[in-house]
Amino acid sequence: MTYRFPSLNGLKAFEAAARHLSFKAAASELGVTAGAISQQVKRLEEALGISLFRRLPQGLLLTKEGEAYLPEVSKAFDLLTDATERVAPAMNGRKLSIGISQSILDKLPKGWPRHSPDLDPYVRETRVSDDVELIWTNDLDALLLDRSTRHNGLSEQEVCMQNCIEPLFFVTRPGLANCRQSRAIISELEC
Amino acid sequence: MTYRFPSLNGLKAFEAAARHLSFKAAASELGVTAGAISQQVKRLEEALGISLFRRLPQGLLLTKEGEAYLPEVSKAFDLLTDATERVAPAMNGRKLSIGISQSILDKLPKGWPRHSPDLDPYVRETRVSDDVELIWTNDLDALLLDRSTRHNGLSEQEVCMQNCIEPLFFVTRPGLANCRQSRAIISELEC
DNA sequence: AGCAAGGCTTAGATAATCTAAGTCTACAAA
DNA sequence: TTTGTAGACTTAGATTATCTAAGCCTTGCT
Repeated sequence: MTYRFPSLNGLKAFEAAARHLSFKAAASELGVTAGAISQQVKRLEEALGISLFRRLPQGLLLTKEGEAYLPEVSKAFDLLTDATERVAPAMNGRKLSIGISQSILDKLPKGWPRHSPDLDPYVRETRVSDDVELIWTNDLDALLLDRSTRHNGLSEQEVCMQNCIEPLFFVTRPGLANCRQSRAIISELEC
Repeated sequence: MTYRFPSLNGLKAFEAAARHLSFKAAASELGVTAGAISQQVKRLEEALGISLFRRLPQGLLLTKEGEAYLPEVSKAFDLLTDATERVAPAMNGRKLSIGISQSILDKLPKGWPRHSPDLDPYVRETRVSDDVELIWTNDLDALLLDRSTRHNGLSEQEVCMQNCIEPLFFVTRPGLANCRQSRAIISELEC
């Protein structure tokens, strides 16, 4: 198995440019400048050792090789896109489901998190629970616990609320520990 | 079409780690350290908003989502690998085919480039030609001409040989202008 | 107990990538 | 013919992303 793999950015740039037959249009689609596309495509051609485009003064044309490459690259990206959407429907834009242990319910402002409009975009639902297993099954995104879970592979952040002596523990999967949603929730708790 | 796309490196790291169920083994396969794999996977999980692995003290396990994701990601990589090998059989390791215009044949050391063992790894064949079209069709990788081709979308580098007043022009597709092979040939010419 | 394996985190270095600004050619309208 | 526009290109420098290196923790073996 070889891992001298062309870069994703290069392939993305090629795919978009080939569809539009224009670096400028590809750039706008991908939200970068045309110079970036030009460089990416050039690097890709360099890595492959062949030309993918003919640069005519009138615009772009695919070479025979580019023509052959495009449909397969597109197909691979479609596959990845579909698989990604299936496994992570809303990518990073989604709201979290949070479990709260019974014992700390009354430490939180009543109605939390509904009382704070800041958290609306980040919290889908809350539920009374302290079962870390629900995190591993992706049924919950985070837990608010009153004691440390220690050493089980989850991320755990200590949260000190303003009017409370004992800290809370914000527990998530490692990957979610530092996402926008988690940061918003923690900073709201710390008021 | 969405372009909030997980990074290729992240997906590569996930795919290798999921196959081996080990960050260390994946790292060795990809030629990086385990820390890099760990970070890549974490970033990917962050981007997707889900866990792909369960990190048990005994080692890695795939979550349900990781299990579902793996085969599709693998398939996409296989597609890209196959397509890439088809369109660029030897990736960047191949030797160049060089066209030399009749008029400068006698300016070169006799037997060029065979006289120089340095160029062996970089030159497959030479042929007498000055037809830039052969470059666009990928039949030739480069041309050595005695005059500038000006403004046709190809890259052109002026080469000044030691014992020669008039310069040569090393003409390639844009993507090949700065590759290892081209650099070796040009620096050999400039002696 | 002591050690190795294999996770994890972090800072800092390195490398990849992007932007911005300027060049050039072709084409079309005045 | 001249002028304006569009879209390619290059380059330097800034910004990001990524990697390494070093140290920590837990498990399981000897």
